[in-house]
Amino acid sequence: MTETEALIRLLLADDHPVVRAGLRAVLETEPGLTIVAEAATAEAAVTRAAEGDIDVVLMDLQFGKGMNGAEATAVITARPGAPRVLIVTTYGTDADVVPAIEAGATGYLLKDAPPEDLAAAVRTAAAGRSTLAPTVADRLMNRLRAPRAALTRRETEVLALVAEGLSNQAVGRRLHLTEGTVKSHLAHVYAKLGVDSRTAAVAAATDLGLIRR
Amino acid sequence: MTETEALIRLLLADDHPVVRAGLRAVLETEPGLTIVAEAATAEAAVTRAAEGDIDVVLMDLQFGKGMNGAEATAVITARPGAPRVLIVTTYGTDADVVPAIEAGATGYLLKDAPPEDLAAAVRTAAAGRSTLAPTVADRLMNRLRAPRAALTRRETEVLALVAEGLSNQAVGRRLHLTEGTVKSHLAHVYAKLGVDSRTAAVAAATDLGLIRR
DNA sequence: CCGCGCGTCGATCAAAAGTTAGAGCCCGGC
DNA sequence: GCCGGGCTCTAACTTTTGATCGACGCGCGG
Repeated sequence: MTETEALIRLLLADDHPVVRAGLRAVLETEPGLTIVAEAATAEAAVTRAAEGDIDVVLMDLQFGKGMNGAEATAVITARPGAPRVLIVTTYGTDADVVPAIEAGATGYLLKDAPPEDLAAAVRTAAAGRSTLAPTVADRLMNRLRAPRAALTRRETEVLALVAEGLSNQAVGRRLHLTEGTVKSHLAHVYAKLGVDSRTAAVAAATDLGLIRR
Repeated sequence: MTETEALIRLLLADDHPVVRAGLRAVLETEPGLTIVAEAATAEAAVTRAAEGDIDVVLMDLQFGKGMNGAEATAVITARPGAPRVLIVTTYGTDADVVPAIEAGATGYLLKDAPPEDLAAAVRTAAAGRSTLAPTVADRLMNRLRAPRAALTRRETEVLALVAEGLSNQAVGRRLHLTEGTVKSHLAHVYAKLGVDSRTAAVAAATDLGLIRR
């Protein structure tokens, strides 16, 4: 009772009941941690986190419906005195990690982390320091070494349609562009990605997380 | 004590500690169910399931390393007096469901299922009857209605390389074929998938789970 | 034994994609 | 107010891809 160390109060945000139960089982036996609430949607997590009695939010990135975890993280961390947000998700792909961290997440763990790592990460997050799963850290390092071949909005739009199998002409119709313009955008994409065909561009962009699926 | 209903003995096979803890938390409070073992790898699940004291195996499909859940299911269900295998996984894509069922799984649930559905599915599986998550069932129905455009081994090989962005010539070199033969295979693929370009074929085949990533 | 699916190869022709080299417009930052 | 980046468009040219043939050997099952 004379401890200066306060209890770390947690909010679990995940749409899977099983995962929430698992996190609860793993974390509530830890000394110094207490789970004060659960949320099954990102929206619920946002409103609950605003009540001010939470120190760390464990946030999934994928929710079945509505807002995603990164968006929720951005909203939560925007207000003063906000809790720390620790991302706990299944996959650590390039495309997921960066937006989450930009949104203000304090750490990023994969769900296959052993329980002790999880608890340690929660304590680290509560103290305001960062934790990154090793595989995620690797990915980030690679990202920094080989700086993102940023595509412009238009280039991404064009490439996304190409990835669905549309021809240049079809892409042009869809975006109200001439076939020539589509070719022009694609030529820039090829140069940026270091490839020389649409299919190779789709493969490269998918690997880099620049487009989905 | 005069109950004729026996206890249903469970084995949890999942490489995520959190998920195992969650399943345990959800299921061990259920009357008539008891969890006798956990396995963090598919191999471990196979050996543990062979010991004969298990009624139902809850099996994940993706394991970080080694054998996957479908292969493990095939091995487990191959022996006489084998336990039932209930697939409990995150995603229910076309590509996952069919192999798992062919491997002898009794049911297929998604991890976002509510706890009561999970327990019900375990009891159903123990009784030897099947359970399919609604979204999974939908997929299977679609599959049956639009019968799989099965690609031959060679066609799949060619298409996989095309998906990585290789040209026909490059594919030919890689597989020791002439460019003409590659074109011939691709022409067949296009006909089967109902498309008319390599990029569209890659998109369609990815959707159907005929090729990876 | 014969047919059929598969895998292989070839050739031609037409269409799509990719290359190159421009040029004009709009907007935001210096 | 000028400059540059992003976006749009044009045009001619080359390469790749796809369509459509036809052909051969091989293995497997009726």
